[in-house]
Amino acid sequence: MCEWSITHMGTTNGRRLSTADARRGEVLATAAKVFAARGYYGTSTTEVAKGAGISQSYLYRLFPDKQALFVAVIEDVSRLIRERLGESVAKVGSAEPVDVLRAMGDEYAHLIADREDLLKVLMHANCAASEPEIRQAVQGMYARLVEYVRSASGARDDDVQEFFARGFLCNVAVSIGALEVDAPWTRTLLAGIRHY
Amino acid sequence: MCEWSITHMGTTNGRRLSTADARRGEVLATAAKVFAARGYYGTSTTEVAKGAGISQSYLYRLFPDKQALFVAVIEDVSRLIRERLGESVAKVGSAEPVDVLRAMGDEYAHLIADREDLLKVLMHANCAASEPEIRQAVQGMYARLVEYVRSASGARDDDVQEFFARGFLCNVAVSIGALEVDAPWTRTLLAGIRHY
DNA sequence: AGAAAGAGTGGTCGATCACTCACACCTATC
DNA sequence: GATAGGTGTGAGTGATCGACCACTCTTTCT
Repeated sequence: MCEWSITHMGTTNGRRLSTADARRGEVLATAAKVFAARGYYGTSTTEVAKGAGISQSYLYRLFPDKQALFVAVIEDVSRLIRERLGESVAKVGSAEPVDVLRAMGDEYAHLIADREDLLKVLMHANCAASEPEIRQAVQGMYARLVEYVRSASGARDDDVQEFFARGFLCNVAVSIGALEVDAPWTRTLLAGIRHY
Repeated sequence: MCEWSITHMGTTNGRRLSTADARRGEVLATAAKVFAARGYYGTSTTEVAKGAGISQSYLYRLFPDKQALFVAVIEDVSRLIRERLGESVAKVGSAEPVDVLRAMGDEYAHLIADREDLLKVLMHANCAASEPEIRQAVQGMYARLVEYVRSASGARDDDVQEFFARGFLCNVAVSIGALEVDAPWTRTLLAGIRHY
């Protein structure tokens, strides 16, 4: 896989060049925010390029096509979520599975509070899974995520399952804007759910 | 609202005319299947028209625009799901909330087994909620659905919440094709989940 | 200094998009 | 049997889509 790390940055003239790998990293970060709004099908490559501050034609030099770009965004988001969950596990005092899961859930709640785009990308990724390559990326992402949660927490199957069910509930609630609605049905769906 | 009921059907010549209301009903039924594949953004009005066996221009006589068509599909799917849940409630023997919820869950599992398109439309509707009119339709749909489940079962808030969390888990699992994958992560996510 | 390689863009391609309009056909009513 | 209104379509509209190509400019290598 690629590194996306900044290895070099020229700066002699007013124009500023960066390596393609570094550019890819920047593009992925902004592409997640752009794709978050209207997803794989509803977002044009021109919008992504504009969001990243590069030309649309250069986007096609960094990524072979739109689908590969979206898959790279999925994997970037997936990696970022696993990193954040990992940090919360490192901080939690108890090694009790239920406590670890609670810490992870709390960290996820914080994460989606200031990075709403991440969970929206996940939602759109689920929907774009009718495209074979994207489905494969999405399945791989959930495979890694489930295995990570299971091994990091040591929790039983049904606790891990409930963890994800709760997560999906949060994802749906946020993406349909339920947090901004105060009504009986939102109070029911969000009862006891941490959100910041 | 409209009736979508067949009120008249001319048949004198080889060509067969129907009323616009009846046509709308047929179109909605097939449109759900077409939208299920690639959602609101990824599905063209030409595809919907072709699926319904009418011209694309006539689709625009039946519905003012693409967004109104998609909203109508959402409401049609929503109504259909509530009807099916209602039938299962009528059949269940016990009036115990937990038993009613279990019957509803079982009925939903059967429903999505032979109408996969329904839950995929729901998934896509969640994602298309960045469009204000669609978000309003989606929120209204969940409002009715939650209130219906609550009143029909008489269950407590957290049981209703778990019912929907489980439902969302099923929706995600089906739409990413997890049922076709036999692996530890799918066994964990689907443990104890009824699917036919 | 000069060549090779990489970063980055403007312009454009054919295809497809949502949407419109003029018009043909059918059928009920007077 | 004319007429009015609903059913339905073919042929388009301008705009935008993903993708490609020729090209410039910068940096590095020799």
